[in-house]
Amino acid sequence: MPELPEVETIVHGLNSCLAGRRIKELIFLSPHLKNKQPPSALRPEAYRALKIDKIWRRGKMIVFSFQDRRGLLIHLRMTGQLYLAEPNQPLDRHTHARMTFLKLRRELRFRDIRKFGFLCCLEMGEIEKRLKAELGPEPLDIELREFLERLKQHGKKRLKGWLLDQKIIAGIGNIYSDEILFRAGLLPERKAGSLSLAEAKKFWRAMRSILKRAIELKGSSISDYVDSTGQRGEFQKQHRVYGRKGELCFRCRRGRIEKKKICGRSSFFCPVCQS
DNA sequence: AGCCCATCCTGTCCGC
DNA sequence: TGCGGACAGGATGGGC
Repeated sequence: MPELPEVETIVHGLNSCLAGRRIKELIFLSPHLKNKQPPSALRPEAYRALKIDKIWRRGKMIVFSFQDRRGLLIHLRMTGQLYLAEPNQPLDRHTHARMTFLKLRRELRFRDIRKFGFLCCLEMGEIEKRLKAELGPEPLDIELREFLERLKQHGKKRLKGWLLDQKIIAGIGNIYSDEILFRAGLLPERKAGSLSLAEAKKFWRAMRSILKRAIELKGSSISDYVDSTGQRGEFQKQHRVYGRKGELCFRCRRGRIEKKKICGRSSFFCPVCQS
């Protein structure tokens, strides 16, 4: 479900409400979360009375860091949600964990319809190790120079797959990859190594401006995405290609947006003004 | 090396 | 209205 801008929004909301708070209890509600814990995982009971230092994000991963170097590593994948609820709000069969706090009425819930996501109880050292091994640089931190290097290094990949590869750059998913490529005027099937310097610079700038704008607008609410406080994002109103199959291109006003499966994901692009 | 495909799940939507 | 199939914001692993 969520990509970098949505995860950023969720994390920001959670951090402002929960940083510095002490946990009362962390409770797993369904067996599937327990089954997803790696062998090195801590038990949920180990989090009782721990204080949350902060909640932050790396790529699409969400990290809770606690005192005593304990942590939680969370990935929402397609349908995961992390939100604050009133205790009397009903729990459905898709709610897999809840966390309660001292001196706070509301509780945190982890809900995930398709069960692709995970919430793992790990030592911080373990979490840092995994983030390092699994994720490339942040798209809003990477400098042009390194961006160019990575384009060359993975030059045989198509731009779509290049953007979606979390080891190359972390945090971009299907919606933002299409919106970035549209803004850059590049076709998703172009090879990463085929860009001129001017094209690559435009691509880098497009990535930054799309993600910054999406964060400002608190992400894209398509179907039912809401942030930790139940607020919808607004960036879906600025989508130029995603979900617009057959519609007229907003930029050239001649092409019709095409939809095609590329690198395993449906991709939207304008065949006239992307090349 | 990198693409395609199936897979992990459940819900929704579309065409008949 | 019911039913079957396609599809969904993610990621991985096998086969080619």
